[in-house]
Amino acid sequence: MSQDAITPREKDFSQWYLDIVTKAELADYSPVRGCMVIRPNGYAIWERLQRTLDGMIKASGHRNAYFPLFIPESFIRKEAEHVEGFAPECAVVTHGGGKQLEEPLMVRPTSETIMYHMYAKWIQSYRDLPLLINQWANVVRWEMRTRLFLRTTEFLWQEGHTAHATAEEAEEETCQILEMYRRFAEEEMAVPVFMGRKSENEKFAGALHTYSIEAMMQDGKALQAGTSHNLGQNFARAFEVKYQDENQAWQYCWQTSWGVSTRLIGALIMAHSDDRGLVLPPRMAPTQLVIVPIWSSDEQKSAVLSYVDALRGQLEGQVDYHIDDRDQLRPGWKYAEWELRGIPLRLEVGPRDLEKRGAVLVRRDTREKQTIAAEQLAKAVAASLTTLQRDLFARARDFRDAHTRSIDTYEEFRRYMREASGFAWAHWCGRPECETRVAQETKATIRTVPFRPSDRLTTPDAPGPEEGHCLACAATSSQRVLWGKSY
RNA sequence: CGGGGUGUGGCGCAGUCCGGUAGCGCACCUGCUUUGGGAGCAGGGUGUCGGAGGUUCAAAUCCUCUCACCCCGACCA
Repeated sequence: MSQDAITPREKDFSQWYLDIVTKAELADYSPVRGCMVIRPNGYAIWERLQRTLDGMIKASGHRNAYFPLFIPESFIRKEAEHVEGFAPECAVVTHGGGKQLEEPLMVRPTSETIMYHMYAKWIQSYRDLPLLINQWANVVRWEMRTRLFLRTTEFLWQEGHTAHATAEEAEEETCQILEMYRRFAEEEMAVPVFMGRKSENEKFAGALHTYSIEAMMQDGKALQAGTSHNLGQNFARAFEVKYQDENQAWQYCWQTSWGVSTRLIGALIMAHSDDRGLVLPPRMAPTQLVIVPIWSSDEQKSAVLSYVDALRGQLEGQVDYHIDDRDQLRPGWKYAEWELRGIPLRLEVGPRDLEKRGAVLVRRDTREKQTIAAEQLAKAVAASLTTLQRDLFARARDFRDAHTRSIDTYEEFRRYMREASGFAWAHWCGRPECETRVAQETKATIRTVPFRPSDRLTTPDAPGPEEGHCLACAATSSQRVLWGKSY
């Protein structure tokens, strides 16, 4: 554990981020460029996230499966848009067993092609539908520039892939998953998000349309935190994913795919943490409470430890806790270390508490100390965890709202994107050229196009349809879209 | 791939201008004293100075080439 200070956010935001990742021992650089080692502290967060999300995925009727890492190179070429989007960033295996392969194998950048190849075999009748499959896997994309957790050459994710009988069902699925991601981000990660549709420029290669959830980081930049694609029949046609309907007619399936990745750990860090280190929302923390016993003499040590032992009974099964009884370190050191690691609550228990049959409970986010009575422990811990979770979300939402504004003129927009940093609701005519131009001139892109009253979902906190003029070309526009610089 | 920066013990750095054979802080190990916000004292171990070549009696230091990483931009979850 390094005891050097973390670079303050004000001074250098990306260095601050990297300091947290490395000093809290979440991840480390690998000998291979662009790849990272996820260390136990970081992997524990991933496991926590995975457990919760996996439960949600299964509760909505999906089942897990596992498809292979290697994909025949020809597969990726079968869908025109898809190959264009992914071919440049694919890793290709040309040799195996000491011999050149007859057909090179791609390391999956995503699994649409290999999964749908199998779906074509498994689906024959409308009775086989819907097919609702998810997989937890690693994927590889050869990125130009990488950043720990946010963009690495290899990353972990879940990818859901479904096949349906009708376009309506597929759209329903796409929306239902997006809503699930929103709930996960806001309720579990305490990260507020805007939901909506991606512009043509930003959508997934091969999809009819893409929906996403967009979060704001503490530097005002956007992070795409989850995506859900309605694939229409694009892949079904390319891979012959067909079924016979009630009238014995052959129909192409309607498909969806959706995913979130280890990038979410980056979102968690950049949304909540401070200059002392990581701040984890209780529902994402592998350990929610750390107990630090304090003693001087050996007699005190055994008295305090048996008192702690009595206290822990109240916590069993209620909260994930850890007792830090390391002998060689002083309490102050332990406090700093657990704060760096983002553990939401700390319980200090020393001779004075023992005497008064109490303890001191400390919040990670505010570092506020509260003296509690021994018999109140379970209640106080539960209450603090709930409050902390709620406060983190509220603080993140307030920050986002304070850095989001409506802008009407391109001049003001340029100044805002240059001098401030945040989201802007501004009019857009809908043409990709206009988005490209704004992106080139300001670095800001359309993060999301809010849902309209006719859509299945709504975008909370978004301005409703309204007449206006496109930022770039001044043509009439019927709604504002969300702009921002992004990761 | 362009622009900027950094490579010296596990980590953070000084030393480089002006060549003389490597040092500081933290961490680590041992012992004693300590323990309610990053403990003190004493003792101890730790380096092919990113790599290769060159100049020189002598290179961390000068020259040439090279590699890696970080930051900013172009590609993206």
